Amino acid sequence: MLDPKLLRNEIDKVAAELARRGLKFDVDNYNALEARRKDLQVRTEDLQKERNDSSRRIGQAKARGEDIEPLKAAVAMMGDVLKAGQAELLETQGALDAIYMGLPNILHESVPPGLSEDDNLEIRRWGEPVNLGFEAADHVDLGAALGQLDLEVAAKIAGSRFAVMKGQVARLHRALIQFMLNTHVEEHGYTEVYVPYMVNRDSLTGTGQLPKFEEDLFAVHGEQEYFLIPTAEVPVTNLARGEIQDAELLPLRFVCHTPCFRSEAGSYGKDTRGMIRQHQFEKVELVHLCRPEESYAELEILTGHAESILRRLGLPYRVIVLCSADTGFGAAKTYDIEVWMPSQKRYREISSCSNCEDFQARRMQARWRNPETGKPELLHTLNGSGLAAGRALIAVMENYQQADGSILIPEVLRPYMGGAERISPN
RNA sequence: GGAGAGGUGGCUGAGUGGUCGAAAGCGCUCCCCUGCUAAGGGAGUAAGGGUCUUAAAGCCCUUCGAGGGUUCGAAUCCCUCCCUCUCCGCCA
Repeated sequence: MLDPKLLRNEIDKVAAELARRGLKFDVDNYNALEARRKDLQVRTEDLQKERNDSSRRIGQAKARGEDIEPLKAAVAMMGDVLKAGQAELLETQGALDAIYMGLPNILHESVPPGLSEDDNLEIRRWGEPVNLGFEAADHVDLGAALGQLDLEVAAKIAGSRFAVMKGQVARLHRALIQFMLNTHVEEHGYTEVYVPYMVNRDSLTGTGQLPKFEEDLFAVHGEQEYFLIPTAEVPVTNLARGEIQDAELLPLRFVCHTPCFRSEAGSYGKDTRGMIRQHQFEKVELVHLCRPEESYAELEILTGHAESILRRLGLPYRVIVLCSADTGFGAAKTYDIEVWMPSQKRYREISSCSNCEDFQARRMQARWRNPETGKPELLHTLNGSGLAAGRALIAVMENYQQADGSILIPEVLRPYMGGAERISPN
């Protein structure tokens, strides 16, 4: 959520910022609503004061043993007027809130302008795409030949966009997750957390998935309403919802492995083959909570931590900065890390690292106490994949495939694979 | 699943339908006194929002788990929901 004060005071500036995202903001409509809000709120609060004063006088009169009936009669009619005003204010405030909740974050000045993902800018590359010496198979064929990846049986059990892994491939997937968690905890100093995989509406509103993107989520309908998490960013960032952090504890850095569930509504026909885009996938997520002045330094650090996983795995990648059109709803700036996929002969997203500044923090009132002012102030929140495990798995399979259809296991994963060096057909 | 007890400020914990945003204690901040492995005294110390302002201060509204209701007036009474704890049952 953007700061309502910013909209009130500098609406034209905000509209110009939103235009960078290709959004046309109806300034006149907003100004009219806001004028109405102000008028109603001032009048309603005046009435409330009047009522409070009268009630207090009634109490005092009663204490003195006076007849309070005439006083009561005088205030009686006020109730209805007040109630009507409150209802009107609530309605107007609701309309304004709908606007506030629907507006994306303001982009950082360094975000390049653009109209589509084609305008994203490459920042750096690491590693050289390996020359296999033969035509690269994709992970679907590799997995099928190994007899350890079965998408058909997954479709039978659940439907499309699910996978069943077996044997060494299943273990490699698990090894990747363990490797990532251990690296972030032991070498990058993260605090590991375990969190619920189903969350309530408030949490999803806090991180920005709701109310606007409900169709992307899987809802669980029982006595209580739950949603399956689309990313660990939701439960982990919401750890701070409604809390005030001690300044000396910042920055907070959490790492968390969870499954992620996404409906992928609107991506019909996109990445239908294989494990690139699944309804259910595993991810190791990094979340930073920090002081506002350090959040862009934290974004570089977080992105670096995600990159280091790919380096250790020996997987070629590049880092891009998303352009104005491609930057997500809650983010002020996002780096995507893309890993080389030999079968597609191009880089594919494997991590997305964002600084949301105070956008999520304002929605969820996630704050820290600034020792200089003594007051609670909004935190900045960041999140990034470190990394998506399913995509990391297929990147390893494809980049480490051998002419005989076996897959070499990257050195750093071997301790997690019982010392095995290679995955061969069953 | 059954029975019961609770949810109050950073923490502990009082609270009678009427100056209660709320006693007291702890913690924290500042000041004073004193002087050495301490102690004593005083003051201050919740959050959100609005209004005015360059800003601050001030003034006002709201908030005692959440949402409704009764009332001139609700932390206090009523309803619904959520959560925590204890006992029983079941269970990974």
